[in-house]
Amino acid sequence: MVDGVKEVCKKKWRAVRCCYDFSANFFQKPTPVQIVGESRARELEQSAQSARLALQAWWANNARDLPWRNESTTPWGVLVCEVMSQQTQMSRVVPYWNAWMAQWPDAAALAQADKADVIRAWGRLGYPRRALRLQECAQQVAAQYDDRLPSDYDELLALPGIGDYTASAVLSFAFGKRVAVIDTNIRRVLSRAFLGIESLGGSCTPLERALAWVVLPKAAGESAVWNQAVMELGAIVCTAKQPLCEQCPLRAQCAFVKAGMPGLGERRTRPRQKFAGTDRQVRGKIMQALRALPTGQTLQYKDAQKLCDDAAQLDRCIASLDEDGLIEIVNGHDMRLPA
DNA sequence: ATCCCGGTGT
DNA sequence: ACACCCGGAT
Repeated sequence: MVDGVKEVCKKKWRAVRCCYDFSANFFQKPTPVQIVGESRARELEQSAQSARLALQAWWANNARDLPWRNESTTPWGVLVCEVMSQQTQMSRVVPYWNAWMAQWPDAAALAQADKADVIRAWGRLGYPRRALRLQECAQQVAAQYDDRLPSDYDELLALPGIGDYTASAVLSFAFGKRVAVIDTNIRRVLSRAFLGIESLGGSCTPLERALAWVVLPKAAGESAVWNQAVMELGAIVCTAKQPLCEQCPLRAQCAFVKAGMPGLGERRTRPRQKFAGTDRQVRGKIMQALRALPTGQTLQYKDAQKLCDDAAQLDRCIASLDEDGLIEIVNGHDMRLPA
């Protein structure tokens, strides 16, 4: 089996393992209702129904006015937005998304773009590998799907840079399918509102995933608004440390409030790497210097040395950027953005 | 479990 | 300083 196929199979296996809804019959995994428990599931569905009404009204009045929340946004535009939003605040994404979609309105356009232009347009959004994967994704969509983003979970998941969250978000927001979108915000809100406990972070637990499916509105059209609204509530009101419960449309029924908010803000935060002095910082400096250069011009190694005191670290970072395809090595040790 | 990035809020 | 941000790949 060639590596490419192996990768897709691994991703697919992870996908079905995560989505009990899809795999329950074949793999005999427990359904969300079974995980939550039959009677508990009925209670949650009832509770979710009243929450949905309150949330819809809140959403209508409080949703942020973001450019991709527009009838004319294509599925591809939704995907670009979701990829840019991975680990990046929405407010910072807005100008980048506007410029990006103006320059490359569809997958076919991005597929043909110069790598250097793609990296430059990604600017300071962070995690520049996301930009390369988005272009690889565009190339596959253009070549394999006639420039139309597939509306199938497994096919989306097989594309570069698309994981469970992004695949689900595209299905829900772009195609209106009934899919539970699960990110840190939604996990926090649902866990608080319906279970009365904090979502502790780390990887998504089976219970959290089951909960998201159980409280998801049955009607597909309502499920998309639900996903958006729960996420928005988590971003604006039901924040991690200082939730604005006075403004919350769910405060009357919130299990977390009823329980006295035990362990508010407690979060076994996934051990994130520090930034100062790490390879990440050095890589960022190198990319920043390269983006500032005119197209095709090289960054001299001696100039790169000014960016990092540790010679071994500098070499390591240059090598890793080369491995990632973010830079090209010229004349042995000088650098430039890839063609 | 670890790495990747940069801006913002506290 | 520190956690957080609509995660993904390894």
